[in-house]
Amino acid sequence: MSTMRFVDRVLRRRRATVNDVALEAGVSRGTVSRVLNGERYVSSEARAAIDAAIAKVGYVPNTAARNLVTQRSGAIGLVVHEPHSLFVEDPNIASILLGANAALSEADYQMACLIADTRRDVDRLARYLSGGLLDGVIIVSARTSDPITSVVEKLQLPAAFIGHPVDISTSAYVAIDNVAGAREITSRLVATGRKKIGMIAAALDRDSGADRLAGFTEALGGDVDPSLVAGVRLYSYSDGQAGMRELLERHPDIDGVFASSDAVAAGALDVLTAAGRSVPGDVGVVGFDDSSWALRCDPPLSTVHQPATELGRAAADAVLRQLQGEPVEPGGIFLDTPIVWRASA
Amino acid sequence: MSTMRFVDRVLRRRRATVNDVALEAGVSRGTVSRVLNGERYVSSEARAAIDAAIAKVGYVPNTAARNLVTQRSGAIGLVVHEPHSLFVEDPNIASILLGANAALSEADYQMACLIADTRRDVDRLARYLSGGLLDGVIIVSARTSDPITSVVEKLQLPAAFIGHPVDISTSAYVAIDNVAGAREITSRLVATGRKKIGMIAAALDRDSGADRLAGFTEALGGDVDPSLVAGVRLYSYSDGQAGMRELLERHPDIDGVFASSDAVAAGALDVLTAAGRSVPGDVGVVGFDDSSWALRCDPPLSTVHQPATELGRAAADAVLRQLQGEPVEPGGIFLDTPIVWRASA
DNA sequence: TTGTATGCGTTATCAC
DNA sequence: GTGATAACGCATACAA
Repeated sequence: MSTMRFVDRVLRRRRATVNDVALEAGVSRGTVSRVLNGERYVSSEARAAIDAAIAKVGYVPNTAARNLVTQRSGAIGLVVHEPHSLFVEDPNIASILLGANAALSEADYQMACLIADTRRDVDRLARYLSGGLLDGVIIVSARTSDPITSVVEKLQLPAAFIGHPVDISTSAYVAIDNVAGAREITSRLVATGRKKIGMIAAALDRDSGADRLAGFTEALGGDVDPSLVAGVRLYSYSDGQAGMRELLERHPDIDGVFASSDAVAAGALDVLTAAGRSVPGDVGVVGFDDSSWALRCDPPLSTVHQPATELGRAAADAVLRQLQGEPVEPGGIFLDTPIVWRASA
Repeated sequence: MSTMRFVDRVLRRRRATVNDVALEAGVSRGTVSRVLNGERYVSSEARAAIDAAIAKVGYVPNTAARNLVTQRSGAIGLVVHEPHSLFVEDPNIASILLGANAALSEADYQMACLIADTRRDVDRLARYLSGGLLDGVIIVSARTSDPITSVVEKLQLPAAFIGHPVDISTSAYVAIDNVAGAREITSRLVATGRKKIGMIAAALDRDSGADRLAGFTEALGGDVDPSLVAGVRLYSYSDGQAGMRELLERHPDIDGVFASSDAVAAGALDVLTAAGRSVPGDVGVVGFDDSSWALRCDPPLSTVHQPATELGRAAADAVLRQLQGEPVEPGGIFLDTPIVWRASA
């Protein structure tokens, strides 16, 4: 503390306070505060003197102090609990971020994007969230039994989760129906006459991954040959390659593939063409997300559109509504996932 | 305010304070505070009683209040002043963010990523920055005469800019030498025997864009035919396509192209092959950034490596050093930009 | 219309 | 070791 004071006083000039302004303008702190908050009942002389004084002493309000008394900060956090690198790779996260920022920005809230990966990050972030520096929080990818989730629920911080982690009870969430999306696109693949359809199922440890597998299974009438499902860890290009190699080795005559994300599908596509299979001639491939990967593929991918931007926006709206005192929608908010049919199947 | 109190008291339970803990444990606030901050000189009985009380009343510290007295928040902002969409598209920004977050996370600071686009965003952000909620700030892409820049300089907020906006004087910055990078890669293109070399020069309104053009010009001995330079607005794929079409129309016999970013080069490449030119057979193409675009191209791009992650890390380190009381490095910090020679030239 | 007094939740400086 | 008490910078109910 004394160090900080020293720095404050000597290296930088001390920040002017309301008191300094009041002294300079020859009025009381209360009057200055009223001017600052744009209240009526201030004489024009007082206002003029105060404006001049503010400019002279270079006053700028201290939000931390204001927070303490108003109990609000004007900022809403967007928490991304993912391996750091995913933040760069996953186009969904970026779109969610954009949608949330648009909505918050319109409501004149400052969005602060917070990312956490390691245990230490998570603990620090949980501390930060509990600090009262944020009026609310949007949580992009919570895990089960996540310290972040428990802090949010314990503090009853106005929040909206994206996706539906199993252990939230009181908080709002917005999600897509992964089961339905996967079911529909798989059905369309079946409808094109494919007989031997496999799936590259990534991220089975997440609800999204597990749900997409469930949808695939449903579309195929409930029972699928397990050897037609290649489980991989991440929604990534390279895991898509690995999964496709596995499938191709087990079933050289495979003629349809549902990849649980577009990145996975892109990897599968490249492995297929490298193996001499034509797409969609020999094998039909479909993905999930409708991310930039889908259009970058050759042929462009048929896929399930994930409304990432709208998810962000809806989550932001949900938090804003809670801030207005409205109750949380029980059961969550679900967004549509239309099928986008292109050339890969 | 009264609304907030109401919400606090009724809808949610009131947050327990140090006082509540002190009452519950039968000690004074001072002692509680000492326990909280891990100081010695606390009897083990007191400590035990306090720990129990904390658990019982569900105490969680209020950072806003702590900030007020300690004058620090443990958070550092990362400001991105760009069109929102660029945040998704520009791989450099994401890498910078990752590098910065890694360094800050190691130092146990919470990074808060703040993005601004519109005038209103910028004003709100400037207000936020001046609020004392952040101990320091990394600024990814400042403009000239940017309210954000002026707030930072006025408040003498510990800061590090990435790149070197013209109107910063007291703040630290980390940058790459765009002139040198462009000069070197152009020289290598010349050395491969290309005779008619053009440039697609994006973002000439930024120092980076202008510097890359300057480097190109230097490598060509100072005078270049202006018709061999196609100026475009953004470092984007589509602007790269447009620039290449322009160049090809003016000089059908062009045999070398320096694109001022990899995304631009990717656009150029596709236009060239669509026009029946082989790369690198007929035309050699080089880019700038060494982003994921470079490897995605066919053939893979020869380019200038931009150490984006390291830029973020260096900027974070610069801010952290200032927080330790060290003075700002005059003249900035420059990072190397090695050439990565692949197959496109 | 304005000034005064009090409180927001913490940490820090003292005496004890 | 511990407990008062004074900051921190601001907003606001109330008195004037």
